[in-house]
Amino acid sequence: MKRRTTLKDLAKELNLAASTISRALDDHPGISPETKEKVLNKAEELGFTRNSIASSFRKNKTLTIGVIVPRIDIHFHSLVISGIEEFAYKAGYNVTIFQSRDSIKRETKITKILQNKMSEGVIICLGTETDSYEHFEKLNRLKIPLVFYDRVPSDYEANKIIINDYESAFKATEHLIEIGCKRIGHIGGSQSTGIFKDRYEGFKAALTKHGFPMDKKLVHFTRELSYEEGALVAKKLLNLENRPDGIFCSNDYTAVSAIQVFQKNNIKIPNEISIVGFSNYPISKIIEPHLTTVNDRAFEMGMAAARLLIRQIEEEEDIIQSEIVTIKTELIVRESTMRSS
Amino acid sequence: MKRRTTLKDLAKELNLAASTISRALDDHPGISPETKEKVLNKAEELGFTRNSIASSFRKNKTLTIGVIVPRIDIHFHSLVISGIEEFAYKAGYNVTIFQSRDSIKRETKITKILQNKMSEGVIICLGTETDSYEHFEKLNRLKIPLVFYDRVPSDYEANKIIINDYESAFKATEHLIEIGCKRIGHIGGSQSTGIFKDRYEGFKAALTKHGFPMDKKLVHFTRELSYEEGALVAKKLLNLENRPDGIFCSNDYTAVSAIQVFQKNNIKIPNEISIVGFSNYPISKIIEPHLTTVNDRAFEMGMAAARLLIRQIEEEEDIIQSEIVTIKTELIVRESTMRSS
DNA sequence: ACACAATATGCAAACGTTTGCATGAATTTA
DNA sequence: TAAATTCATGCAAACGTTTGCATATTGTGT
Repeated sequence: MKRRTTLKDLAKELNLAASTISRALDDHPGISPETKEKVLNKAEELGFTRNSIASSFRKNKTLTIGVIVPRIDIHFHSLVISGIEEFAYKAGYNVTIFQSRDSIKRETKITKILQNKMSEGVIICLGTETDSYEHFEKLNRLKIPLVFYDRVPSDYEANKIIINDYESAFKATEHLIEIGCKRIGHIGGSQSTGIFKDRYEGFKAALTKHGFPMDKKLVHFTRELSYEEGALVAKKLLNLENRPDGIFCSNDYTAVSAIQVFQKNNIKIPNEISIVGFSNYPISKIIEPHLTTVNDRAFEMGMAAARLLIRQIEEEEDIIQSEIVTIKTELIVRESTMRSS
Repeated sequence: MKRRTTLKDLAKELNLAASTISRALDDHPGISPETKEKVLNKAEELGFTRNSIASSFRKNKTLTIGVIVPRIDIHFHSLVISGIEEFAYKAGYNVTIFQSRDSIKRETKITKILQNKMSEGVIICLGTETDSYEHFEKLNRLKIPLVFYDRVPSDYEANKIIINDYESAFKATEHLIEIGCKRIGHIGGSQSTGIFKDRYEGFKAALTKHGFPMDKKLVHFTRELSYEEGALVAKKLLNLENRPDGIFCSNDYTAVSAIQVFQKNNIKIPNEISIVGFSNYPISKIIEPHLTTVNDRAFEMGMAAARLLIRQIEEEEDIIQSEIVTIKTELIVRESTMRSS
């Protein structure tokens, strides 16, 4: 069992001090070009690579950030992680991921793992069960910067990357009004989750602004905005004596589900009922008719989260107490709201 | 600027040796229950957590595995990663992810990063550009175990987690034959990628076994099996004087695309043309008619990859030179091949 | 009461790298 | 040519934890 070659081995081989080797590899100005050359060659020859754990230990810097998401296989999160990795990679940081699987117990345990100085900062999207933030307080006290995204703690000051759900929903609803919808319904998510509440509020505000009455019969909240729940709600809306002619859905799955239910009942989309979704999932441009939806720019959220976090990690004096970045959304208009007049 | 509390701080507070503290926290049998109690309490009081970098350094164990995927936001990979994380988490390992973005240059640079003793093992899905494996050889020489999944090096001995693409395609095609298809076409992927070649071979073998002639006009290879390419190929098949009555597609995107093209041209699915996809993407159970497809069990692949890797990391004597695990696939029959007779 | 075993704790080195300071050689300046 | 400056390298401590071995204390059997 041979030991890995170390700085000292290299030093011995070259009759130099370990410190010289270290500096040579760092391209330190105080080392002569010839020595650097020699060191580099020998390192190549012996297949030497720095032990980055020893380095991290000595420098007290790991160049690693932690990411906690409910689930990696949800497309939105995989896009965010992709953005985080992209920015982090270019900034020389590694990304360690954890899934809370929406369990506050597991989320708490993960924060414990992350306390151990392993990550220099943490990016989090809260799980559905999470209603207190003590476990993050601990990280705060250890001066480990945190950035929340998407599902952020509402009543807790922190770094956050968000979109304006209220405004996005408002615009989406207004779009339905502009194309001539008169009775507009809503398929919403759990109102205990901030973002879904905001979307509902934005929906309501748009109706109010344009003098539309609020018909409670047209509004349904689901537990988790699943494809199946979407179908159930759509059927209810369909069977109303006075059914809607436009629906704003809080995500794309329920929107797609609704489209299919209506189509099966020979209701023409968009002319009889127009549909708007939320998130710009891949399926939104596959379903026929293509779905009008809000692009929430998940990749960019990830980039922004990593940028903010790394800035805070590297900041010399921490003057900034917290920062909230709002990413622009965009309504992508597709066939599901393109009425032929 | 206060220093983090260390083992030594704790030791001083309690008038114990650092070694005692360390062992107490490890629940070492040689330490009395009372001392353990005291240590635990004090640790809690001072908010002490071990510096895991120092620990990793000393023990020469990082409990971290690296994962290289082409892109995280591809659903298949996000599922695999989810499986990897799930297994690793339960085994006490952390997962650090990297995207090669199908660039061999970036892939190589990532392997350099992973050489530094940071990860104890690496799980990889090769990028499309990758045609040589020297950059992995380096990791091999450093005794860092590797596990490849999905896109694995064909002419290179290594640990691999795969599915039997040949057999899966064979069965999928046979299914089309069994339901009565007489002219069966294929929408395939790049034949320079092993898995897509295998699927094509399996397709051919099924035809041969059942005495069907190979009609080259019914077989089309795409560059990246995209939704858009699927539509192009489907149109070509549609316009043949003698069009197919069944199609085996090497992924679900092209299958869905084909379904839509045929439907727009008033061809009934499954009765006039039956379609089978590959991968069991979420969209396969949303598209109407629901798509018959091969479940490749991506999550389980991830679990298996992590299991194999961690076993190799922890193995005392390394007797096993390499290991190939084949995960079972399953044909999920849905409406797109359920013909009414 | 003695040797001996068992139990609990301490000592000190080690892991590989980095870094402030010291040292010596070579070069420039007065 | 002596002093000052620059340049290149070396020395040694430090980072926080772990671990083999040593030591001290208590308990057991004869």
